[in-house]
Amino acid sequence: MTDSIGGDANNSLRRPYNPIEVEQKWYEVWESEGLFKPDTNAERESFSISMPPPNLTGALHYGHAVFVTFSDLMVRWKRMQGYSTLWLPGTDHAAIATNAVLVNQLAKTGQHREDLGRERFEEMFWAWIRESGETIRTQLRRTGASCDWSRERFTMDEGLSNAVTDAFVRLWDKGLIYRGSYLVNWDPADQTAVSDIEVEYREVDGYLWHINYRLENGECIPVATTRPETILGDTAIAVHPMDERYDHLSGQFAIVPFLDRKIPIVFDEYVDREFGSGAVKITPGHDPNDYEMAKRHDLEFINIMNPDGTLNSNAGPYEGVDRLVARSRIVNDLETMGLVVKVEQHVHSIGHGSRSGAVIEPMLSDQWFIDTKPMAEKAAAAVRSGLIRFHPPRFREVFLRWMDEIRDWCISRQLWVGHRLPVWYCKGCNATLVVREQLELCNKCGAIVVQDQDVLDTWFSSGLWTFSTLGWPEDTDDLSRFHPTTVMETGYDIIFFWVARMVMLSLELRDEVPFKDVYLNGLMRREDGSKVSKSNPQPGDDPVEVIDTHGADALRFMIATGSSAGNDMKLVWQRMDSSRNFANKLWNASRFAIEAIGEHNAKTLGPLTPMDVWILGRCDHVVSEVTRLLERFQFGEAGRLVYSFIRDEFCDWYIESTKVRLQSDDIHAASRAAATLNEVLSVSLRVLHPFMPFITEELWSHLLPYMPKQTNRIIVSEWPSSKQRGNETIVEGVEALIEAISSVRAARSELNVQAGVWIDVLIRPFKFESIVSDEINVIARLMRAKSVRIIHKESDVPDECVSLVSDSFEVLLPQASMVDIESERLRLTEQLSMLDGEIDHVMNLLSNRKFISRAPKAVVAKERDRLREAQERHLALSTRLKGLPAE
RNA sequence: GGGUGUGUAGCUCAGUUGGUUAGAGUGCACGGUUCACAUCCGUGAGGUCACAGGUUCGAAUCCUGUCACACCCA
Repeated sequence: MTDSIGGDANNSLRRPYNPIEVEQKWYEVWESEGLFKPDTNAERESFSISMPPPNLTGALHYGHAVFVTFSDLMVRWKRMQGYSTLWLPGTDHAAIATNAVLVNQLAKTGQHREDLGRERFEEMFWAWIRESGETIRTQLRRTGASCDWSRERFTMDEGLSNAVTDAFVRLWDKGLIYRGSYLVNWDPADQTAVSDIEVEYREVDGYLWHINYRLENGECIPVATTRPETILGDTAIAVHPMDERYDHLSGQFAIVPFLDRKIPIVFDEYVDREFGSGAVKITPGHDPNDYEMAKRHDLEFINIMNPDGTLNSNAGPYEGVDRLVARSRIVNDLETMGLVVKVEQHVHSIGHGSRSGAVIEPMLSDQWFIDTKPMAEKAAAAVRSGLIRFHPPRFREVFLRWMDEIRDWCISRQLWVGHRLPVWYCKGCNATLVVREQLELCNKCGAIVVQDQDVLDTWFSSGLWTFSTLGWPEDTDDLSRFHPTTVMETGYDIIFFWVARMVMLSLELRDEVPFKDVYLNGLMRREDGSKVSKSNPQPGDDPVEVIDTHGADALRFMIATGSSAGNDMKLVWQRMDSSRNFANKLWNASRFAIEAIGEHNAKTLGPLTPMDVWILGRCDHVVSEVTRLLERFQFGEAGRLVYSFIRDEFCDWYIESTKVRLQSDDIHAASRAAATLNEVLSVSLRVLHPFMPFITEELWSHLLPYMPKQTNRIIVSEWPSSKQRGNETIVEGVEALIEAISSVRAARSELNVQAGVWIDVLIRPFKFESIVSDEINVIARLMRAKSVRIIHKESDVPDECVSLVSDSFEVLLPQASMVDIESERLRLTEQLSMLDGEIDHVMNLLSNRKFISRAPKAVVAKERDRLREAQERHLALSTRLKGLPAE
């Protein structure tokens, strides 16, 4: 046993495969040799992917390995196909999330952001960005991402910030951005407005309180509410106009408890007469439905809340109390006052901040919005006309439905990190100035201006990502070469947040789609099914831990082959082990092959044996199938195909078969076997490379001396194409042989023939006789037979033997010592009854006129063949049964 | 309330134009120090493809309904 080849310690193939050294080494080589950079030779068609920029909120988890796996798979494949391939990496400042990280850091030392001031807070932000960025870049390198780091971008670097400003001004000039006081989703924890889609609704157990409101005329009217604290902001009571119970209240006023404010009774068809008492309190400042109703009835809007969620001076006696604390105190106080009519358990849906988890409060606030309707129409049209295709296609409908029901996008955030709005207010003439440059003086009256304090929603800047990263708004070469990008690869969970916004903004600002195909991957879950997320990190989420123990190749292969498009997957360790074992298997098979190739210096394919023709034909078939599957975004199927080819055909059968020739005295035969090994290994490594980049590059380097025409790095080698070397008869014949050998092995196992016992075998071929005779030594070895003889006549069949009948051969094991007549009789009888079943089944089918007339001819012919073959086998087996000695 | 997805071997999952006897990995059983590999090799057991109807010569696959679970939107 040798642990190395070629006698060169630096060129050794140690076992077992150790991914850590190999992976680290090759990433550095690829990067330093500039192999991730696109070849911008003008002749070449381009292929580009924008990396979904990870949030700089610390570290990646192994869920992020999913986008790396699929993006890198496409990128490496296309690069090998000769495209000018760009995978542009970058990171995202994720304002709300990084803000929360920093606020938490400060909180540990008992500080608030106000203690630092905006400027020092921003310094802290940049320090964090550098640190987190480094962590994430390292993690991406460890997963093997072949992205062009020389083009790396960050959403807040200078160029992208300019793009944000430019986009804002353009949209403003087009009248697509407006500012106003509206009811927005307020996150009291982060103290900022958030957009509609950043609110997650969850069912929460609560109560429905029925509370009596006094009327001026002394009557009482009960109303139901789940949020009693909003009583303080009530500006009306509403009833349905057709509700006879309340007809007489027209023109009446109710009195708000605690505050003694007089509020009108209004009549509105929106009120549900069946709910509660049929009368509802109206709080326009803190409820979206009430807000709409208040506009119809011209009611007062009262804001009772501070930005931090405590109640303000409009709340009278409850000023300064947090709204959730105020709720229970108000309920207590109302009970004391005898105003609580009844309390019911009530499950209702409450909005929570998707980042903070805090209960979101609808609140009146001055914010900036994008008028999304016109943009959404264009986006939907682009998808409907097929300019953008979704994979899997069902997400197309999800996308369109959202576009059709789109609501305006609140883009301002009250944070200290992020892009400041390019908006200035003049202290002199009160003008609102929206301009690209930094202003100090009003360009209308010359007075001092102040910039708007708000920053933009991070998704606004990431919405520009596909083109801002390529230099927009400048007219750069990269932009014209690589935009629209070819594919967008990301998780289905951000189809609205990101994919939709990119489509809208690209169409609006560039008048072209941002990408042509969208591949949406499922999410990675922990083994227990829980979602891996940054907001709920758990030990073991780090992809580097997985990579350290199993290798990035194994992780990637598990991801690529372990699920199907758009479906979630779990990180199951057994599957990780299996992928690691596959890498090890390939490693060892390659060690064997490369050693043989080196020994015989096998470079050119010689005259081929049937086994050679078979494996080359299978290899060619796999190449064309894998290519076809990749073109259809069927990555998992493609990976599984490569796996089964390498493992079940190349390793289990072809390599085993070559041992006969390699160990024989015929140096020409050995050399020809080695040459075929060389060819098949070379192709296998290349089709596997996009899935397992590291190990294939390492093995390629060892095979390189024997491949005079190949590039020295597999990453830039040529994607193989099918050479159609399979001869149909030979491929079929070898497959029949494999089946026959398997049946002998099964019989040996069934008959408890020890592995060390070499048996005698007779083969009576119905067809493929020349293949049998060409491969007779291989057959003998794989059957563990000391002799294999071809016979033709029934009279050559020994009296006592085990008979194994397939469509192509009868294999006879005459070694009387291992044959138990009775068990053989039983075995043959069982097989015959199974065949009877099959023959019945097929005969039924073939006697069905409708089948004959309606099924495709090929299917009918296939069934006829099947019947004939089954009958032949039946004949052979029953002959054998009759020939057995009587009891 | 509306929508989407999932339900296939003990477990984790494949199965894209409907076509032999439904596959893989893992686990399990049995046998192996076969000169690439014990991260291995050989053999085997294990499934009414959630359920009920329908279309079809033929359904895991298409249609309808039911149940369970997950997610999205309101």
